[in-house]
Amino acid sequence: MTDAKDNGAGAGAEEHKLIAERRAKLAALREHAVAFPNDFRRDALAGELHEAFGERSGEWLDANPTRVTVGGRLMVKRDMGKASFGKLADRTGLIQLYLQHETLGAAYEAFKGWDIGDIVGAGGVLFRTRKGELSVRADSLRLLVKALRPLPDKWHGLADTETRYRRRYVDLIVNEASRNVFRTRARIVRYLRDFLDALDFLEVETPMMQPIPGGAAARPFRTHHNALDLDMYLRIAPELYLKRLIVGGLERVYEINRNFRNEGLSTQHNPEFTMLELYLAYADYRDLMEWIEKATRGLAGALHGSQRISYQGRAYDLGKAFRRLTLEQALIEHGPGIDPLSLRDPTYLRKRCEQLGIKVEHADGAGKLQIALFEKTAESALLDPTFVYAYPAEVSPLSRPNDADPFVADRFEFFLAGREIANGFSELNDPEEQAARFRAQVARKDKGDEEAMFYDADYVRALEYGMPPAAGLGAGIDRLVMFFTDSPSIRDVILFPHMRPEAQ
RNA sequence: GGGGCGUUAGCUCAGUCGGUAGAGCAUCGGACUUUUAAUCCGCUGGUCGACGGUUCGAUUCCGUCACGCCCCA
Repeated sequence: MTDAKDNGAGAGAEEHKLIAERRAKLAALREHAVAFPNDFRRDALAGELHEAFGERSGEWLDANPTRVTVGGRLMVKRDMGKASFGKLADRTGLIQLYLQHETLGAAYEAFKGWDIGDIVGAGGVLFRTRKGELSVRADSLRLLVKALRPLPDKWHGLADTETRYRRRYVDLIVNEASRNVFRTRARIVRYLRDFLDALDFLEVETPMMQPIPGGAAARPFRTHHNALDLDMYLRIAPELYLKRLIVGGLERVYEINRNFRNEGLSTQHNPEFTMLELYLAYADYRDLMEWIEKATRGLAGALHGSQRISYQGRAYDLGKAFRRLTLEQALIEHGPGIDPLSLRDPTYLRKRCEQLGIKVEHADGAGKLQIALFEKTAESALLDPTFVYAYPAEVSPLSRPNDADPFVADRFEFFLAGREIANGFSELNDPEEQAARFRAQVARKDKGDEEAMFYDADYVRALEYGMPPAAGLGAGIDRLVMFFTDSPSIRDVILFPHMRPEAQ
């Protein structure tokens, strides 16, 4: 963004004409009034008025005079000489004002100089216009805030994605669709909290700053605590803390909060993102799959009143049973020509990865190679809701190994619209096995794997006190919101997505 | 990190096979007392993302950079 595009008052820069005009109006206002008053109060909201009086006829409104005081941002302004229409936007919607010189006098003449974007308060009686719109016939009028910057085009709104993300406040002012995305986001989070609270889960908060980042394979952000002179990390997952709480006997806990991963940005990745993590004792990964299926359907019903959802032009029916298949089945299904009998042969898998142009490390075992293949060939094809289970134990250092087949862990991931939405597993609660797995992770880290885990001695110590058999789940809230709001990019569902700073 | 695309008025967008640019809305001035993207008349408004190169001349062609979007890693 250049100064020209910024249309603003850079230090010493010539101010844009549109802003200069408005600033002059503000200066004039300051000379005879408090320019930014805060003694105005509303007694009605636009949405409430339409709700309460939307069905009333003009005759009824005239026979039952209802006086209201409304306030909001002026979004529409139509002057016709001695009368004007304006529309105020508050958090519930728009309400029209009818303003006449005859009733308002000098205040009306002042109004003609106000601008779209200004914040206005008005009082008057409800009536219905000739064309039938519920309106307030204003008998009092105040300018509450003079807006110095003009709003985008009233018809086309603000379309430029960069500006929408960088100046979310403008996006929210002019784009109702954007406001609705964030309302839906709040409803989704509320639904999940209610769902879990009803199951006697306890909502908790665990450290976002951690001396040992754990619970996931990812590169962390570093920071420093001055008083303790301690290097710390922004958490990549709350998992190890939440499981300490399972050790502590809380038995059912969840946390909805931010994780931070020092990785690239994309339509599906923001460096900080919101996860729901939950853990419950005396349950296994299959219970979690049930939970996800139920919660996903419940969300669809609560948000859309239907199990049929359209996402980016494709129809999804969440009412049908979610598909379940093993990771190896998925590899076979989406890997034409793959040899089903060699799926655990590292040499074979490595060759196949190389054929597909997947970069692999010499240290990678069959499990890691399977995952690489899966992500390349299968993941994006898993459109309808699908559970892929029996993940390789090699890539699941916190999961319980399967009793019958120790090559795999009792772990699954949930896919929807070709994206990983959730990851869950039966928890590894054998402290000696966990210690060994941490040691293996440290060995990988020493060989340069920046995503390998640290050894967390206190977590092992916690397990040594005994953690009940348990299952745990992490679900990406942002991606869930993308799906239910038909948003193509994660940036559309995060109020302030991270971007490079604007150029000077 | 690689590839593709984009960046023109406050906003949404045209356009220039190289001769310093237009529209709609907004702004500004005028008319208009029930509008619905109000209407009508008139006028403003641009370092065509930045820097460099080629050229008599670059917003246009070439290169570098910045920011964004998409795809890939």
